[in-house]
Parts: sequence; C-alpha cells; structure tokens
Amino acid sequence: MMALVDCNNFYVSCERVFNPTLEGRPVGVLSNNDGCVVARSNELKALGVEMGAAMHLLSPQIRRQAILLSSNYALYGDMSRRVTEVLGEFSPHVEVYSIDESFVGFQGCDPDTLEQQGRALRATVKQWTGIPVSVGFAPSRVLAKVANHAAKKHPAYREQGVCKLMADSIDTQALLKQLPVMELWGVARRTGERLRVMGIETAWDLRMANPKQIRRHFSVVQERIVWELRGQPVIQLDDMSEPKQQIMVSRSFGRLTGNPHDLREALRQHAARAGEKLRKQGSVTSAVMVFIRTNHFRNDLPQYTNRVVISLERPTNDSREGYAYQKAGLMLLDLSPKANRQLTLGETPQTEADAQRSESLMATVDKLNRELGRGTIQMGLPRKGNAWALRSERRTPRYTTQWNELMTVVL
DNA sequence: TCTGGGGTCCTAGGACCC
DNA sequence: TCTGGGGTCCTAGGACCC
Repeated sequence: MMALVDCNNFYVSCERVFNPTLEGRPVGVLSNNDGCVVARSNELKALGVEMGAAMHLLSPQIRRQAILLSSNYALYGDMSRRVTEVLGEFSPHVEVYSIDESFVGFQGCDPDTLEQQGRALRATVKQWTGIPVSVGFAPSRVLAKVANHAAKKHPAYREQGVCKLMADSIDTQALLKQLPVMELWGVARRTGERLRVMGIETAWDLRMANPKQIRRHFSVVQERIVWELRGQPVIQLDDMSEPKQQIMVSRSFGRLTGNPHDLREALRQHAARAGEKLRKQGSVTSAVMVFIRTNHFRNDLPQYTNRVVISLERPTNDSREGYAYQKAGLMLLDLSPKANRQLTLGETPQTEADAQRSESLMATVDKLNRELGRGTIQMGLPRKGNAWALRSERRTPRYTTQWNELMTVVL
C-alpha cells in the first residue's frame, strides 16, 4: 500500500500560515505577471472562480471580495521542502511528485492500521509546518489519487481527511461508479471524449474495460490506468533524482515589446538562469532553442512565433522587428552528464587551465546568487523600466528565506 | 493594460539500412 | 494490373501532469 499526500490549496495555505487573518476568506494566488488565478481557497472556489481564470476578466464584485496575491515561489518552495521532511518521519520511501504532492510508501504495513497512521501524519504535518494535507491510501497510484480526492471532498472522509481504498472493497466500487472518467489522473478532455463515445463514462466503466482493447484504441498509457484501477501497481514514477532531459526557462513580459534590447536582455537573463539549473544537475548542453512569440490572445495584433535551434559551436543572434512580442524563452536540449562530455569533430579542446577557470567562476556566481539572493551577480545589467520585467504587485514577504523581509513584518 | 511555466511519455511517420 | 520485407533511429506533435 502507498499513500498520496496532497497539500490542500497549497499556495493559499502557505500564505495563511504567515497571515492567519486570511483564514475563512476567499483567497487566490496569481500566476506570474499577476495573470491568472492558480490557487484558490475553498471560499474562493465557492464564489465560482475557476482554476486558471484570467485576473482581468474577474468581475468587479469578485475582485472586491477576494484577496488576490502575487505568487511567492521562494516561500512555497521552502514550505514544500519542510512538508517533505516531515513525510520522511513516516516512511523511508517518499517520492516527491510535485510541489504539493508526494507518494509515500507503506509497504508491509497492516492495512488495518493505515487510517490511524494517516491521521497521525496529517496532524504532524499540520503541527510542524502549519500546512493542512489530505491522505489517500491505495495499492496503486491511480487509486491513491482517487482516495486522496475522496479524502478532500467526499462527505464520508473529508472530516478525517484520510481515505483508504482497498482494490476490491465495496467502498472502492461505490466511489468509482460515482467518478466521471475524466476526473481520473491521466484522463483529460481528449481521451475522456473518446472514451465516452465507447460508452465508458465512469472510472468503474474503465476499470471493467478490456485492457487490450483500451491499448488498441488509445495507448499503453491508458491501458496502465485500467490495471491501476484494478489495484495492480504498474505505473512507475520517474526518479526525481535523475537529471532532467530538457531545461526550459521562459517568461511572459510585463508589457508587450518589439524592442530588440528588451528581447536580448530577457533572453540573457533566461540563459543565465538556465545555466544555473544545468550546472546544478551536473550536465552540459549541446543545443539551445530560442523562441519568441506574440500574444495569441490579441486578435487585433499581427501574430508571429518562431524558434531557432542553435548548435553551440556557432551561436547566432536573431532579432526581428515589427511585432509586439509577449514572451521569450529558451530551452537547453540534448543534455548529457558533464563527466561524459565528448569533443566534437574539429572542436578545439579547451585547455585544462581554461576549463578550471570557467568552472570555478561559474561555481562562485552560483554560490553568490544562491546565498545572497538571485540577481546578485548578473551577466550585463538590465535597463531601467524595461518591458519584460515581471509584474508582481501583491507579493507577500519571503518569510522563510529572507531575513530583511521578515524584519519588515516584525516592525 | 491585462490570459503561467515547466516538464514527461508515447506514437506516427519519415529517412535510412540491408 | 502488377514495384519486397523487416528493421532501427530520429523528430515532431499530441496528450497529459501540476
């Protein structure tokens, strides 16, 4: 058996830990540039605000009632780390799945004791971090997701915040029969629509479907969901300690811009951040993709989007004008471990001394930025009032990672 | 004025091989 | 009328996740 532990309304809960007056009120956390609502308190959900709702399309009434905060990723990342630490007290097997969810192994535990352990886990996380979580136990990941969902929403479980689903219990059957297939982990709109055409509407219908037939019509991914619904764990999670295969850094701009200086500055900033991520996982890259695009929501403006892949021997700069760009980013492709780095044919080998200097310079830059805050050392200084700087007008202090911001709260 | 960012896996189809 | 068969590798794009 395993548990899926999911933090309730995570970003909002983080904000509430440090500002308890937010309890019981409709609170939302916004995406970058204060663009969309990406986390909602139950009270905000009750007002009918959907996940991903565009901020500027919210009714004046909602905006008056709700407290909408810019996202504070330094805070959420740090709180996430603390929650994960507590989970480690309950099991040696913790797989971090996302910033607010982890699978926790309970292999070999007496199933009759699980609910009790779940309640203890919940209470401990709440006491040590202030974050409320829900716990779903099941023999497979897909069922654990269903159990977790029930622990949050279902009248029979939400009081406790814990739900256990055995593969063949009556409870499991009842729950799956109520659950629209599209609410399953791994089934979204496209697949859901095609399943409905085949007469498969609930999670129970999918569980009873013929796995081989599902594979023929869809893919091995969907087939695995059928086995998982039957309680057979067949989905493996990627080992989070494995290095990433691609690294992307991209941001929408604070305002639209066609100024080549803006584009260059933004890309330089993104490249620096991507390099940091790359070095952190000990990889090197041999190809960089750079992309820019206009705002596709603006039907009134000419649209343009393009990307160029640059092989690193011959880096080029490509800048165009005449469009109002909304977003730029870059992706490091074709990553490999630093240790295996191969010389390409015709490449002039770097001398040992040069390699050494470059290595220690980058290590120093990373260290300073890590310890003194991002942006302490930058490659080239951005101009004032640039169009690409993020808008973030309602961010709370970074309570757990910046002393100076904590002081402003105390005073 | 104004609509997020960062990933993964799988499949289909083309290029190429013998 | 009629143009092999079987394989690998790579890439683009779809679908999905939070």
